[in-house]
Amino acid sequence: MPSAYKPSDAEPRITRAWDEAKPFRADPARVLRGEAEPYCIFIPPPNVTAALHLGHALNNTLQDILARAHRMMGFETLWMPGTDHAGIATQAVVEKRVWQEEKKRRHDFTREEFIAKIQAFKDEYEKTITDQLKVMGCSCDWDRQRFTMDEQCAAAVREAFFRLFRDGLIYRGKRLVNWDPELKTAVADDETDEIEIETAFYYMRYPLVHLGGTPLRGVSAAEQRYVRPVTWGELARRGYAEADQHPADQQAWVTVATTRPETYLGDAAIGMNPHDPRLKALDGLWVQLPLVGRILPIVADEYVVLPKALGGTALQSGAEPLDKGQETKAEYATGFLKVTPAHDQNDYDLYFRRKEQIDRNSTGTGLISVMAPDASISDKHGWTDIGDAGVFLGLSREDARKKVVAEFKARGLLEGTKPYRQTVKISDRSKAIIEPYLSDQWFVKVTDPRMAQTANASLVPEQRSHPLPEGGGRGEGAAFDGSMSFHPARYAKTFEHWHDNIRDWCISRQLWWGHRIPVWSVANARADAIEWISLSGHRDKLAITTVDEMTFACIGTHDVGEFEMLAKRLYIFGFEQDPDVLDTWFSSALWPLSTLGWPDPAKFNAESNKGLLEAFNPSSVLCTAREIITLWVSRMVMFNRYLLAENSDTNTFTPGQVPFKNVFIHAVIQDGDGRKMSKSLGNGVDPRDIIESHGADAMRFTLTQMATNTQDVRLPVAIDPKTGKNSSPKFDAGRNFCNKLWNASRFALTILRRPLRDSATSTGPARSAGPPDALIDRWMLSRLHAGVKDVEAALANYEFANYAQTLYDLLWRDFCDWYIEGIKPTVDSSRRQRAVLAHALETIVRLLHPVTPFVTEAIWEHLRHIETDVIEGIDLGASRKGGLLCTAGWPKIADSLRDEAAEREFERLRSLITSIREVRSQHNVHDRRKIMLHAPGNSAAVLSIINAPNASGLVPTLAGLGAVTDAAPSAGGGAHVAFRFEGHELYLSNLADAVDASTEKARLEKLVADLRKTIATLSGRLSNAGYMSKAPAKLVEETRSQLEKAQDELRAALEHLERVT
RNA sequence: GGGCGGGUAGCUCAGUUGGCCAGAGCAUUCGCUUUACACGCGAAGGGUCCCGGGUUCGAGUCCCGGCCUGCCCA
Repeated sequence: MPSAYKPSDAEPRITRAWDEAKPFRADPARVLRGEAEPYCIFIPPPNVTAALHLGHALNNTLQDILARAHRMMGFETLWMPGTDHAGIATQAVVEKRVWQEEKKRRHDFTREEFIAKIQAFKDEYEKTITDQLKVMGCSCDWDRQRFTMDEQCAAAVREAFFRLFRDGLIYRGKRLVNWDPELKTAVADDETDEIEIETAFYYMRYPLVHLGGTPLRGVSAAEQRYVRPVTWGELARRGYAEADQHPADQQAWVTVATTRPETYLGDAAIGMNPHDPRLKALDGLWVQLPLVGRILPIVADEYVVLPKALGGTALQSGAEPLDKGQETKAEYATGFLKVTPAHDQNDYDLYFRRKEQIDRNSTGTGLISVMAPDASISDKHGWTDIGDAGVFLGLSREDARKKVVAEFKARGLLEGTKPYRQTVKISDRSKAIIEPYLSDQWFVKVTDPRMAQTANASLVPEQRSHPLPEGGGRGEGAAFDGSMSFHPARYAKTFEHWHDNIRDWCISRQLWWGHRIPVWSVANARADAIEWISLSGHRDKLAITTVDEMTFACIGTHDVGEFEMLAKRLYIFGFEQDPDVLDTWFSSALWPLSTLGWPDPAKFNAESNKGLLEAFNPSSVLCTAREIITLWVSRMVMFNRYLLAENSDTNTFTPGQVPFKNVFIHAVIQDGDGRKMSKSLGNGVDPRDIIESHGADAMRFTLTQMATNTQDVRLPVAIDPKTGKNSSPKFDAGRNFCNKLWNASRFALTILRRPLRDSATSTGPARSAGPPDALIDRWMLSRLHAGVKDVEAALANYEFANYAQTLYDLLWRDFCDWYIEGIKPTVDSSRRQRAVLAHALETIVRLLHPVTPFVTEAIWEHLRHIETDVIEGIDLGASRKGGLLCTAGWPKIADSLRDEAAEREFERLRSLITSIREVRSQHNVHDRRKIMLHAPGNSAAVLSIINAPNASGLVPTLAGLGAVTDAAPSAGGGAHVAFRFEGHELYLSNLADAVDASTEKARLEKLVADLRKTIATLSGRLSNAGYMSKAPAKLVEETRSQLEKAQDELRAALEHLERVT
């Protein structure tokens, strides 16, 4: 074995061994036959958009630790791997790539051609990702790897969609969505970013008019014979404050302030705050949109912010105090708000609050969409009363804005502009400014109690912050069926809060890359079509719904042939398939089901899927990051429980199983300055670079050490001078640790292979070593016992940093620093001690395997051939597959090995050794110089622990003593130093040819100062009446003895000081 | 605006129900080619536990207020 561990030698070889022996293949039959408990983890499928980064490395390391530990513990373990098609992200990346390479856009290709390009990209990255997981050592069941768009997952998507559609939980609706005009698709909130831009408020005048009578719906303004201007003079008579500042015969106006002048074409009303003093004077008056001619009502709504000039905050009576955003708005506001429901979310909300009034009084519906999907002005998407505004048609939003401003200016209707810094949403894929856009979308009714409430009911009772609402269609006992826990528990609140405030989920995306929505529609469907669809034979394969004149049919078979046959038939009846695809999270939400073969395990990969769902759902734990709780965890819970429900009917609904019993949320890795790692910042770290420079195990160990229960961890990023790539000095810790393990093993192995010094006991077959007699052996076994227990507790609580820390201390501090160093003189002549050494090493290697699988596997290649006597109480099961450590048993250690007396005794010796080492160091005693310990007079008692038969040699070995004696050091000469140990006066001599008096004086002076400080603290505590009367007696007693000890040591130190001076 | 975190040594972080003189790794300083490991061994220095109140015999830990900082949701 080489003297330094070389990951690049071991890792490829071991990966190959794992690939060949398939030790990670899970067998559901063993679970179903009751031979093993199941343990199952679904990988959060990485997006095929890009290679994995360090966050993935952390996520998958932790999953692998759980999987490997449980596999060793005897659980039938399935870690299901796979990747996600990541609809918009992947399509956007490929669109960008195609543009760069070919200068072509998506629409320059057919849908099929372009999908093929994305497919090729996906194949490339799926392979990259799989390779990355493998070099990291992930023990996934690779033969079962899935992709969210493969045949098996697609079947699950169609089935789920169909059931939800049939049950009325999927519906179509016109909604304002975040629209990306460049990619021409709706995007979810989480697919947008916010940026600040320099823009302006435009002050636009809208003329006021009278109407002779109530205007008729649908009658355009041009035809309104009753429209008459309102003059300032008239307004003045009505008591309008500023009216007399204008010529009395001039037409009056109201001035709106807006950052989006171009949307004025879609205005449906003018909003005013109900407390605005001008409101009364305007009662019964209307506003006429310039050029368009549309007549708008004036409506009162609390949402409208009063301008600062009118008192702003003060006048917002009854309402809540203005927030910062409103304060700003109040500075820019005029008190008149242009209400554009089809192009602004707030206006949309206001419209639905005042719909009655606005629709009754205006010339049609208030939802006037004046843009095409590319955000150019258009009269094809809900705008009919063009009037004289045809000049704007076809202009982009930017050009339309300039043109609108120019037209207003030309008519004297532009009062002015004010620069303004505005926060806008942009699409994080195309960077285009998001347009709130009215469009037809499909929604999942997650607000249904069978969805959101069921999700909250899944939480274990102690993690619920409030009782579940009464009723709500849940079956008997549903409120108490909670079986899912978050770790750390606080994240249950995020989960709960999300479902309390959930809104219906828009699932359609105007993309090509994804699961095509399995709905066909036609306007005014033929009667024979409806009849055909309604045939009883089709009831479980076709669902139908009609909204207004549109009929929608959903195909629900997962038999591809049958699916195509039904689609063809619908086509003949004039139906066309919806061009949209589903939101990526729709298929992700089915991941725990689709990967296990639901709904029809026999349909695809029948052999592999057999029994999978029964054996492994619900899974054991889901490991993910916190931003995924709402996006993914929630949806998996809702879908799993809905789709596995025995009865999905509202009144008798009994939820099915949760997808996982535990959700572990781990920290997010940031750079040294607390920033997210990202490509654009250039602070990202590629796991492959770390594996290359430090080894996979080093990376894993370091990441495990970092996995504390906080929400973020920082990793200082530095350029590796050798490779020029991003790295971090933090990984040195892991590399050093692996090297330490390697060398400790190498050394132990050489010892274990050496012939025993005592030939009488060196031969013969392995037998029980019997209980160890040496103190250090008893101590080591006791430490092992504690180590196993601590690691098991850390695993059970998902405290990964504790796992790493426990092993670090056990291996480095206990095993290397003390045990190996301590047994060096005796191990070659003790068959029994050899057995302890071998068992200790192997226990540590096994405990470490889940964290550092490669180096431990490499060590075990040697270690498993070592034969020693058996240590009673340590059970190390044999390898179950391929002679590999990864299937060997988890160490079982009997409580009988816990030995508090040995730990106490060892602690005393250790403290003596440390004291001697301190003196040595302070006096610059050369490391190899043997010194002499004197324990004269009544301190001779110390000799008994040093020379105790079961501890002999320990102190001399570890403290570098040449001799121990009960004789006092020879008087005079000064070549000796005194120190205190457990109240005894001990001396060290032969430190040097002459002890330096000034060094000794400095040492003693510092000691005196420290002791005086301690005495002050302790006696202060004892003179505190409250402490004496209220603190536990045991504690008081302890303090007292500490004080005595300190005083005793102080006396001695002062005496020594006297002598030295 | 609502919710959830974090602020402890130069840096990255532990610190379980309040109770030894607040710990670890890295970095720094000193000594050491000692029977595996210099990716090592031995030792040392280094802290206003963010600030201000309160509860308590006793607070890094509990309560109240504030400051800074991060994330999620709206």
